[in-house]
Order: sequence, then structure tokens, then C-alpha cells
Amino acid sequence: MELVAEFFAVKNYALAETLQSGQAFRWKPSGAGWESVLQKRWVYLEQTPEGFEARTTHPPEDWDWLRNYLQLGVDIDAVIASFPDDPHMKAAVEACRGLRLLRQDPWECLASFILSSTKQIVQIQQIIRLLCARYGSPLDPSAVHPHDAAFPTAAQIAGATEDGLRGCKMGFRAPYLLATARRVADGAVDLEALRGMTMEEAEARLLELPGVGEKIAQCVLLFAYDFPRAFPVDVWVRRAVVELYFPRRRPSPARLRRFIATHFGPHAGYAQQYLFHYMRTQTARRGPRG
DNA sequence: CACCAGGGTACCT
DNA sequence: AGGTACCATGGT
Repeated sequence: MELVAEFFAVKNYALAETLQSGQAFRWKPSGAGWESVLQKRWVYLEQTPEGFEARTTHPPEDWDWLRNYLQLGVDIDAVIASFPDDPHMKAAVEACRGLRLLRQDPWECLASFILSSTKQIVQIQQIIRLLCARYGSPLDPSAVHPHDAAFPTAAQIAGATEDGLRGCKMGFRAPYLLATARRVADGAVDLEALRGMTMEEAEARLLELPGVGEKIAQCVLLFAYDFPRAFPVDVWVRRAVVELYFPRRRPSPARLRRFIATHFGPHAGYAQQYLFHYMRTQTARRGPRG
């Protein structure tokens, strides 16, 4: 078994924060870096002063799959420069300059966020670990960690039972994941077709799926597709926007939606991720109410 | 023990 | 359109 290594030069890429920022759930610390499984490949990443080093099995013809996943072509300074010029966004950027958005596989992203509802990130990671081990295809036995498995396909989950999925600790989310997996597996929904749609069309398709509401739809649009204005609003982001921008009187849901849709600019999704990270690290272990 | 977690759904006004 | 109970599970 042979490992292949490659160096990537990149500035302002906060690798650790990005991989643990609640977008993707399969990265775990390993040595001086991080490891995960992308598609059918085991991957290791380690930050260096000039960028980072990547290692993988199965010599790839090229590294485009990793460049795309890590979004190395994004000019993060231009993205940050597009944020609204207000003290709250400045503080969020200062808290972690270099936080990035990943570009994930649509099915893995969709399934992962169906499992995310009212769960803490560590628990989502645990559920997905069980799901992959029990339903995903094992990687090549010559891999670095022969027990690692790919994220299960929609067809693999569609072939499971609700009780079997509940055995992965996902509770009431099991019937949602099962029903959505069946719709994807039988072709009732084509996740690839969403790439050519407007954000509104793509969101409408996602909202048809069981267990997918506005928040999860926005997560998939932002983390798996190319919709930079998608803006997932979870409890942390809602708290951030309300406390920072509406300190006196809490806004009506309609007012809040209108503000979010207009205030954060063409890269609103990045702004959201900075606010999420800022809020979560500032108030870590201090309790939700601060 | 009470409360919370990258929510969605059914059902109420 | 806006509000609420309920849905499992594990952590604090």
C-alpha cells in the first residue's frame, strides 16, 4: 500500500477551524493534521506555513477533486471585502480570518444535515460514524485504515430498515433519512440536476424531501452547490443576527428574513459561516444565553 | 433534574 | 403568517 503526497500553496486558509466548523462531519484529528474519507478515498491534510500537505491512497490522475472540495480557487480576501462594512462582521472576521466554505458531495451533505436537527456537532459526528461503519462500502483493504468506509449511498440507506437506522442513534430522524434516501435512490429526485437550477428552483426541489425544511435546504445549497447567497439560519446564527443587529427589539420572522436577504451581500453564505464560528467560539461553554 | 443541541412537521390561532 | 408540542438521544 502506497501513500501519495502533494503540497498545496494557499494563504489564509484556517484548515482546522474549517474542517471542524460544522459543515462536514467526518474529519478527525490525526497526528499533526486531519483525516477523513472523501468519496472512496482516505485523505490526510496537514497545515504548513506555506499552505498544506495532502496525502491519499490510490494515486489520483490529478488533484482537482481535492482542490474543488477545499475550494482552493476562492479568493477569500475578495469574499471578505464583500461583507457589509459593520463592526459585527469585522469582529467575526477578526475572530478567524481564513475560515472557508467546503464544496461537498450533495447526497452526503443532504443526508448529514437531515441527521443534524437538534443535535450537537459531536453527536452528529457520532451518528455519521455509525452510519458509515454499518451501511457504507469498506474502503480498499490495503488502505491506511482498512476499517474506514465510504459514506453510504442513497441506495445503500434505502435498503436499510427504520429500526436499523435507529440503531445508529439517530432517533426520530430515521424515517426522514430513509424516505429521502428512497426518493433519491429511485430517481424521484435528481440531486445532480439541481446544479443547473436557480437557487429558488433548487430549494423547492430540496423542500419536497422528508425531513428537509428551510434551514437544511439552505445548508445543502451552500455547502454542496454553487449558491453563495444561501444562508442557513440555525439557533446560533439567529442569535448572532438578533443580538448584533436587533439589540433593542427582537424582529418579526418576516423582518428578520428581509434583513438577511438584503444585508450580507453576494457572499452571504460566507458571512453566515463567519458569524456562526464567531458566535460558537465566543460563547463556548458559556451557555446559550451568554 | 432541567435545559439544550447547525430542525421538521402537524396543528393551532 | 406566526406560534407551539412533539419527535430521540446525549451532554452539561
